[in-house]
Amino acid sequence: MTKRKPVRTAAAVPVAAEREQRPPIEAIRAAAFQQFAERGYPVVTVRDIMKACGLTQGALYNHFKSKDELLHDIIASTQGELERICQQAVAGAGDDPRAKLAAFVRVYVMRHCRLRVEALVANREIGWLDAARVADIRRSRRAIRDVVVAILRQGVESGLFDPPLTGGRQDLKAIAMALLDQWTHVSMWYGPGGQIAEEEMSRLYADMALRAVGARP
Amino acid sequence: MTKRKPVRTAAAVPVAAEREQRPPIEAIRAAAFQQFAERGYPVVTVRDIMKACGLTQGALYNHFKSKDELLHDIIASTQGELERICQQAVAGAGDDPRAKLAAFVRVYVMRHCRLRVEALVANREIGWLDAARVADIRRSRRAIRDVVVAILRQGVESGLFDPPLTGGRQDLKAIAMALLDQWTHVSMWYGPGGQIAEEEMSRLYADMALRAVGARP
DNA sequence: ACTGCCCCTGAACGGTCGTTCATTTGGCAG
DNA sequence: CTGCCAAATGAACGACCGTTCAGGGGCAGT
Repeated sequence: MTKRKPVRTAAAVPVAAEREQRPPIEAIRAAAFQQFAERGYPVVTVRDIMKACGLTQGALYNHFKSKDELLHDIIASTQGELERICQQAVAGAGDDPRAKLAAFVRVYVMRHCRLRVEALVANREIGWLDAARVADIRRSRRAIRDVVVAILRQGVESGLFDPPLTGGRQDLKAIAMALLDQWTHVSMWYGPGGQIAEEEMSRLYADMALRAVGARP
Repeated sequence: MTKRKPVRTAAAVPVAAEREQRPPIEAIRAAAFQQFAERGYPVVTVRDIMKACGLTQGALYNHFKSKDELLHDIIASTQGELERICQQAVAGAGDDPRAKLAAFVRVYVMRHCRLRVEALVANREIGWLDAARVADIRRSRRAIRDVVVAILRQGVESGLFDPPLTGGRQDLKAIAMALLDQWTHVSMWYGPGGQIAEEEMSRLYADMALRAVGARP
């Protein structure tokens, strides 16, 4: 076989009602999100994206400099928003590190359930960006991880958390990474058709996190 | 720019000593693992893989029917081996569900640290396989998940585990998924250059898991 | 020395890719 | 009704893709 095999059958048919309501640049962003999430950046062609919003290939370049810039645009906006709401959730949760952690998990997991598609793209497709752009995204991720580390540290210092030891000492960074992996990848298997609602999902994850770090009741 | 931008600079230079010691089919497998892990299946070309082991494009088809089959071959062997050692670890851990869970986590995390590259490819690149092949892999994953679910169920029924509730009842499948996500994705950020040894890593994760499911001490 | 077989080579094929660009379109200010 | 310009078109370009295939050693068995 010499023809390139489509990973899934085809691009979605453009929905006329959707096409005409919002400005084309928004339609492009939405279509790109959908397609990148479903089939992955490298195999989604510019032609696919534009067909999905009822335009032709060339029109992309009236709005974005390149396919690369389009990807960075949608990832960066998602990531920036995530960082913002995480910090906001912690700031508005009082002083108790248990409440802070619970608030963080609630917001983080809820978002990764509700905006499954966006989360999926932002977490899976960074690698295709060039070095400068990828560094930008990774900085934001580190910032989010450090928020978790700060909560853990406060919990340990106040005696409210008693996390497991690693080689005789506490490695809060590793624990934060392990927890974040867990929360992030809900977006890989959670489906709106699933049995569990988003609220219950985020409560389950918050429960597990508080137990994992040995929070006092 | 009309030239396709390489995601990372180039294929590795073939190491002569490595090339001549093992049969070519093994060299191809190894090179494919490395390249798929570093740059991703769709952007790694057949020419890249073969150049990395000192051959030319056409020689691939003396050993594999297609690029697809090559990917499935290396993923399936990794996945099969994982399923095997997981079941073996549980079988050899006695009757206590706490010991079973600990043994499972130890083997699973250790493998994902030690064979980072293989785990990365097996977990990230399945989507490129055709439907029949991907179903095969997913079956194996479900089997592994069900091993975890069975351990949890035994723990609950014997009163040794007290996992968090979800909407009033226990959703052991969701808990198993959450834990497996955590263990699987060590391979995404654990580096041999890291401060933590593999053994301590797997102990940390086992600790967190036992706490998360509310294991009695 | 010859045959048959396995493996490799490298040109070639049909296709798709991201991007460019001359041209056309369509809506609105004057 | 006219002129204008941002936005869309679709053919074209050069590059590279996975795969095929005719040809060419090298080596085992006879």
